[in-house]
Amino acid sequence: MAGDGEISTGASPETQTGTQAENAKAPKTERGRRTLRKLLDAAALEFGERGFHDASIAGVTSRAGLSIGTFYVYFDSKEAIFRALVADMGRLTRGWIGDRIKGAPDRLTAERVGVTAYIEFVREHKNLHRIITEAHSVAPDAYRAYYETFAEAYRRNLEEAAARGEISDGDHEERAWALIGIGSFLGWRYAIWSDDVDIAEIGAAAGDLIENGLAPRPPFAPRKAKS
Amino acid sequence: MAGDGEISTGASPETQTGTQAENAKAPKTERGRRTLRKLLDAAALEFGERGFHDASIAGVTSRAGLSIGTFYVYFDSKEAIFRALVADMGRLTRGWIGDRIKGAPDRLTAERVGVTAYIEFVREHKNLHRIITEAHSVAPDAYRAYYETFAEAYRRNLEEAAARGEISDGDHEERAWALIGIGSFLGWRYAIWSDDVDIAEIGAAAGDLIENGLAPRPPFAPRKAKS
DNA sequence: ATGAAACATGAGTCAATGTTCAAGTTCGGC
DNA sequence: GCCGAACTTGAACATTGACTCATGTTTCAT
Repeated sequence: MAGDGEISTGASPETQTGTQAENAKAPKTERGRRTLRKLLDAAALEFGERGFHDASIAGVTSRAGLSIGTFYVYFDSKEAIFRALVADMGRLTRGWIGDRIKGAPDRLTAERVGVTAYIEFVREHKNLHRIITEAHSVAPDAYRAYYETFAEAYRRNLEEAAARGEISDGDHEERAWALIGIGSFLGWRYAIWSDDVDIAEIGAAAGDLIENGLAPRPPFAPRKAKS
Repeated sequence: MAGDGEISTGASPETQTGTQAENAKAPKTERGRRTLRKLLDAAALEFGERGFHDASIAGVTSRAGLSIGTFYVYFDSKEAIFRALVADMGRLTRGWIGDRIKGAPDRLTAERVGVTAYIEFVREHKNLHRIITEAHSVAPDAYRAYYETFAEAYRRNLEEAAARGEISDGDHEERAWALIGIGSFLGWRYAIWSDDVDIAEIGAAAGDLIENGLAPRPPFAPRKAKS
């Protein structure tokens, strides 16, 4: 799980509150921008704690210290803010992981660091992972966009790494999805359902699986080609 | 993705409609059992097509050719039937995959076959995969139970395989979750979002990743220990 | 045959909440 | 300091759909 590096997904400078296009009603003043941010932050809490279905607009606005009416100045519907939230969180996730793997000397290291960073991220943003997962059924297109952005960057990175000989050849798109799947499920298991297992251990085990697979290790042959 | 073999999960002979405990109101006559099955089948369609939120009890009962009142003879709530459905589908999935990997000579083969079988399964039961995923937020405990049953069997199989020297040593529980994650995400990507990629290809690529990881292949050294 | 338990019915109840709107308040450029 | 645009308000509306219940029908053990 380490899709990035310098992902910017073809998008222009992302504002603090997100790209204009995703919510029809962009604020025009500083005050408006602050309000929008308050709504998104409140929504992250509300949706994260209660889930899309049980969450209410009233819950969001009261957390934000605003009135219900204000909500509809910024978003067309409950679903709209949910979508915006997913996109907002995509930026957050990419930023976090990108930062941590920036210094990795090669892809295999990046993968090790990446899984660890991802679990760590989920532990510190449990709600985020919950929300993204829920987007699966609430806003499938937003969910897809979230992971496709990820997968695409991942694929590119794998391809480049393969070209440099750091990893073996293969179908990199598929590998990207498989690796994302690993991260996502380990996130649930070891960050949300229980978070007492040592992160480094998880990272090491996952990193090893990603690097070497399950095949028995020839006790004699060296594991790497060059070095 | 190939958790089973002869999974029976410590449970006693499972009836066609499921273990008694999971829905408080077990039918006592043959007629009742048929009705219950009709409801579950109808619910699979309704929830699968419309999602938990948009699905309605009326939708379920009308698909089943029954009245709303009947529904509440068998289930206490919308959520209750959803849970029952998840459990019901767990049995189905385990059966399917177990059947396909039964003949595998060793674990690595089982893994290859397993991923392929899983994608195939999802392609033929798209609704099922959707429902399970939605259970993530609608009935987290049922969701967990579903995957924990899976992971537990998986872990056991991996451990036994390691003891036989078919795979390398390592943390098998974690590996189990990682492998499940691979299957789940590949299922979404290559069975639901698009299902035109050749299954054998996916299975081969995933199998290779699972077997050998990403590490570059020494062009000289043999890949397997014994043979 | 028969009665009681199991099963089936579906119009009506009811609470929840997403959304609207007409009226007020604040802000920022001139 | 002024004025229009931007923003805020929250009571009221409208819809929706889960769930109840009093009544009717079928089944089956005796």
